[in-house]
Amino acid sequence: MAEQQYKFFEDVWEVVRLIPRGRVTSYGAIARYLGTAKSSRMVGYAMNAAHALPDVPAHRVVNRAGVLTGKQHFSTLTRMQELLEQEGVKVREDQIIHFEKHFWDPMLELRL
DNA sequence: GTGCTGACTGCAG
DNA sequence: ACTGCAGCCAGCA
Repeated sequence: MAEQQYKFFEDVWEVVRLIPRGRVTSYGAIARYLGTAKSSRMVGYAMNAAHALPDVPAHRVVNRAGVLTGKQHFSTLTRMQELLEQEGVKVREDQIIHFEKHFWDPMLELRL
């Protein structure tokens, strides 16, 4: 069914929506949670598509190093950083300070 | 229909 | 410790 083919994207968006304010996660963590650990790139791709949706905080999703690799896809290059700092997440040189401290793993938070 | 690209990651050298 | 490469899969030329 065509609907199930897009389920992956929908699941990604759903997980991203569940990210608490002031927390961040990685593409790989989401991919792993969905059972497609090796398709982390698709998560990023899903984010690109999610850009049109209102309730998907794509700025809370970064790569595993805590770098704002997707900032170029926002309206402005500083938009992503602004949104994060607005939530109390400090960013320096396109990288999240104390990334591990702000890290939110859906595997741990949702799976239990 | 074929091939390249990409908001990534993990392993090998 | 740093750098390079292969794997994954959807979208576009």
